Amino acid sequence: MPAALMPRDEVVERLMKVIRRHGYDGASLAELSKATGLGRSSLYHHFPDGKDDMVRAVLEQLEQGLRTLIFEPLREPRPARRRLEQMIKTVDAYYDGGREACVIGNLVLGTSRTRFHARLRAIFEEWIDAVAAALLDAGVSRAESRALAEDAVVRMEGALIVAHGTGDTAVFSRTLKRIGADLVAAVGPG
Amino acid sequence: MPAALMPRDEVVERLMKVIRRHGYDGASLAELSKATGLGRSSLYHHFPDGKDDMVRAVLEQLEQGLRTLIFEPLREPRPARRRLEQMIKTVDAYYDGGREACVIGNLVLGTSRTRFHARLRAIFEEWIDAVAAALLDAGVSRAESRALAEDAVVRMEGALIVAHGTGDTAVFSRTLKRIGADLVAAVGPG
DNA sequence: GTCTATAATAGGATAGAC
DNA sequence: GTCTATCCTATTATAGAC
Repeated sequence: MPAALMPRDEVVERLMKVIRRHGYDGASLAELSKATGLGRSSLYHHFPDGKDDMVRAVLEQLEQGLRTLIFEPLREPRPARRRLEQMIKTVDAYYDGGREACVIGNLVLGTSRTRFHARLRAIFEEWIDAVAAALLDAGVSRAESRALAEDAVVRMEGALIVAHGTGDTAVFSRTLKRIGADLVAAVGPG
Repeated sequence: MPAALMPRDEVVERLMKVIRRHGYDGASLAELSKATGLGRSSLYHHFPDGKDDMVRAVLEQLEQGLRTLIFEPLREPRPARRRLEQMIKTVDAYYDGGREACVIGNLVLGTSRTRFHARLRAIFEEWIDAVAAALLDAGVSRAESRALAEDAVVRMEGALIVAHGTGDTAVFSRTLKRIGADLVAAVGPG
């Protein structure tokens, strides 16, 4: 038998997919096992503390992915407007136009509500800070930057919920447009 | 033994409390039983199809409650501005300033994602329609009324998620303020 | 309409061979 | 590092007495 059939990243990616769809409480070991192709015991070998360890790995990888795809690009030396517009596009792709559920949302609700509080809080904060940084660069006041950034993140999360609740992914697209418009209005045509 | 120790409404209210906190997958019959004071068998007597029946009852009662508390007041013959401001206040109280989780959000995620689609969709639509109606009354165009109403609902849902994720209920208050400001700006001082 | 008792199953977790 | 086999607990659901 090979030492590792799959890189760890790929295993964690598949765990994420299940948690994203079924949530913490709904994600059974049976499904996590099926999705990764690893037996229960193998999963426990890699994640001794069971589901909690898996979720921690998922959150770490998610955070790393968001940093690369979204947070860091928001701080690149380009016009703020470009950076913000790119974030919108990346988010749209990341959630497949509103068809994919939100990992974070799933972990915030249900019985996992408080279990991963610290890391979830960190992710939200990083996201808000990164958006606010781009706004600040464009000369928007600190207070307004923070308010706009928080509002953007709030709207993205909410749009995913409403899109799923109504079965209408267009809600997500429309919301992203609104967010983009508000951010661009704040930074100006730069 | 008395025929009914508790009115059905009260039973359903307690079921709602559990589902709100634990979600569909996390709400076990043991807890639902404890919360209502009814044994498992009694629960099955009232809700033969188990948890699904309970959730259906919860959603019916939720919809009825929202109608009375929020949707109908939004259509009362008063200045639109007053109606919208009252909605904000009622929502703030209903979610206890962001401390209470959202029943709908919990049912939209996890394995119950698609199970109650129709009713969840109906609730979201009713809410958006009611807000849009108030805006229309104030002379806001149909398209803008719809967009603003959708955005308001999206933001409320999102704020509940972010407030729980960060542990910072102030996000909810700030978001409600933003929603109120945008709605009032659209209808004017009337 | 409620209860106790019980069935049947799914879930999480571990032991030990390979 | 992975597997098969197993254990234990929690969970859903039902039967039948009162």
